[in-house]
Amino acid sequence: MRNKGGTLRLRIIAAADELFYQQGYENTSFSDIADVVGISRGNFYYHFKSKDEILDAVIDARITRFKEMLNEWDKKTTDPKQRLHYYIDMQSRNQEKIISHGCPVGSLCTELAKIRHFMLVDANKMFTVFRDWLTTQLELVGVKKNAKQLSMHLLARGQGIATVSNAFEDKAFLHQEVTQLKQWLDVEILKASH
Amino acid sequence: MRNKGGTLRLRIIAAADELFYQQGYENTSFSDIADVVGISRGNFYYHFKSKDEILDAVIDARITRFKEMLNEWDKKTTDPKQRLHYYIDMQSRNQEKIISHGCPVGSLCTELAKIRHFMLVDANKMFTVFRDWLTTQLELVGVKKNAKQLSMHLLARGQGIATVSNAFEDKAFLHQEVTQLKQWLDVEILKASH
DNA sequence: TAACATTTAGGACAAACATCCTAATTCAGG
DNA sequence: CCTGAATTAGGATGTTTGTCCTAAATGTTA
Repeated sequence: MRNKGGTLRLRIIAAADELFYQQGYENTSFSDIADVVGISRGNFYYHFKSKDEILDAVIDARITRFKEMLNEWDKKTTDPKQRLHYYIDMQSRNQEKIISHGCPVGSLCTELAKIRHFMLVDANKMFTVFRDWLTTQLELVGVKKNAKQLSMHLLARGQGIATVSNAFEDKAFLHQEVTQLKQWLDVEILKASH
Repeated sequence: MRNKGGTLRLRIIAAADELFYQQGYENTSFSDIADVVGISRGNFYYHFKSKDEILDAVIDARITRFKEMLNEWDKKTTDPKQRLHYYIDMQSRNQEKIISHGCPVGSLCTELAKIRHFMLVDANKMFTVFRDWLTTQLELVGVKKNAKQLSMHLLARGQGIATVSNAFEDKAFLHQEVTQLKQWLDVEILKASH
């Protein structure tokens, strides 16, 4: 096998990942990706049989990346409450990207739902990764009964913040909501753990 | 002027409005709209100089429709708290559409932001219509200081519910969140009005 | 009815698109 | 070095797109 043989596929996925986030899936052409990677357009069909196949690879890559990220977070602190705060703060840390392109998970799901793409069911697994991790942290922090429900709620709160911040390109609103959400969660944790 | 002359423009806008919501703006072609209206593709450019112009007309039409809708709500009851509940319940009333196509306001803004369309600043005026109305109702119900901030928060809560319900196609989650949001708002109103 | 303006249909157009095909290039193993 | 497989480049193809053009059809006015 050739030297770059194994990595070219990964480079295509990385470029597609970023372009799908920045420009949307439908709005990104093979030419766009090829230009970024620096290969010819036709060469694509040796590595991916269709555009759907690249989307599939991008979704898988994101899921893997998110799982790795959450593992890193787990190493940063053993305190589940701090972990939950770190999750919510993610929006502040990525403020520029959120303002410009929205949430990479939510905006892709929104687009796939709109064009009735069959891979929406795969895309929303990106949400599930975070939901399951949030559920675990909430249980660790003492939320017994409604941990799963509360984690879904937290996903929605994050999506709301991202969508509105993105629509208004309003950084101040983003930070305000992030702060408010952390305070609300602290109270909720207190209530739920008696 | 011909009989249908005045209404054809409106019929085109109505068809585009619905298709943009169901399939997205970029994913809707002139042919799609022409097929629904029942006119020839080329005939478009007599009524609209470009696709951007149709988008502009659709956004204006939606803003007008939303304002009319809010006026109807104002007539339904004079109780601002009931009006706020009626706003939140809108998601339940439109459950099928939300599950299938998301929020017509949020999903369009998300798409326009993604393709860096210059009319995003016009599209988010749809949000502003609701925000201003919410601010008025909140002030009427006794929220003095943070009425505008709270109305922005309500927009975001709605967007979060729509985005996640749409991504998971989860009707139960939608209703659960709607109920929870109304309860939370009642408490918030109590707190804010001393 | 005649002359004029408005409205419509239908095709022409170039650009962009996903996909396919083929020939050239590069590699590993003998 | 030779050979066959893996990899790549670049063009061909057919479709769809937004936009434009022109002539026909329809309405209005005199």
